[in-house]
Amino acid sequence: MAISEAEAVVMDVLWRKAPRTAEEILAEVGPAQDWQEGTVKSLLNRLLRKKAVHAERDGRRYLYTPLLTREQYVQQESKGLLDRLFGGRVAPLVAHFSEQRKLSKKDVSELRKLLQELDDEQH
Amino acid sequence: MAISEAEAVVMDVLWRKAPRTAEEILAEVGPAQDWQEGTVKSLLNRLLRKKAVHAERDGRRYLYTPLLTREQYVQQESKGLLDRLFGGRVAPLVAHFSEQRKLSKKDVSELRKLLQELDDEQH
DNA sequence: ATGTTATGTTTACACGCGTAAATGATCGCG
DNA sequence: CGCGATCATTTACGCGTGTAAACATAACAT
Repeated sequence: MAISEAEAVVMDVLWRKAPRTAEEILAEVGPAQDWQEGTVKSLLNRLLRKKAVHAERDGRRYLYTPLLTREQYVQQESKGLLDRLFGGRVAPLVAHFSEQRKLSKKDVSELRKLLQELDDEQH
Repeated sequence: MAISEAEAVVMDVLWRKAPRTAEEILAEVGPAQDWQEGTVKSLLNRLLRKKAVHAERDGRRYLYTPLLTREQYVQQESKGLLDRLFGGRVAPLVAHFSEQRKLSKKDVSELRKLLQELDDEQH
């Protein structure tokens, strides 16, 4: 089952640093998200059920660690979008952003470098 | 309110050709999706409520036309993903697919061409 | 004018999500 | 040992979604 958006926010905290307690997660995410403690606990439990995080008892509390990696998550999400909207091909996606003037100078130079590197690898 | 995935399937049919009747939509989408007539009708009604399509009476039936354009939809969806996962920047997204070996030869050559064109425009 | 057919509209229902209150378990202190 | 504090688990609730059955309505044929 898929990770929801709110759940992903919690994962994000764990991806930055793990393991963490529920309290730490709340501290990091509460202000921005304006969530109560119960909300974070629920999200953690759903993530446990989905096997996206692991909980290890540490005295009276639990330490949460991500099982699903950020790579895996990003992979799923972006492949889904790519397939649904761009026939699974990357170039049309970039073209889309290009038309939308969403390519910064930095993007362009990085893309250039990336293509260069692919060239080099290509022996 | 956002267009859901099932709703987007209906939109897709209309983007390919419009206006269309509910029956035509069902004919096009039913086999692949294995949907009943009622399902398509419901989706159309929700799209109406969301002002994503317009319905015009034509005798005993309605002709449905998209109001939301494919461009707009693609725009929303892909910007969302870009912001959530790649800090709103395109290059990291492409880098991601590159690492994942998801760049076909065709992608690479098209990207090269794209960058070339951007260069040319650049006066 | 009426029944049958073709359409559209309403209602339904289970499930996931966002959010949180209520409840339960556990630890430390007195 | 019993109480309060601290966590975690369970339960709840409204909302959107996916799916569809039930119901209403309008058009056509007889």
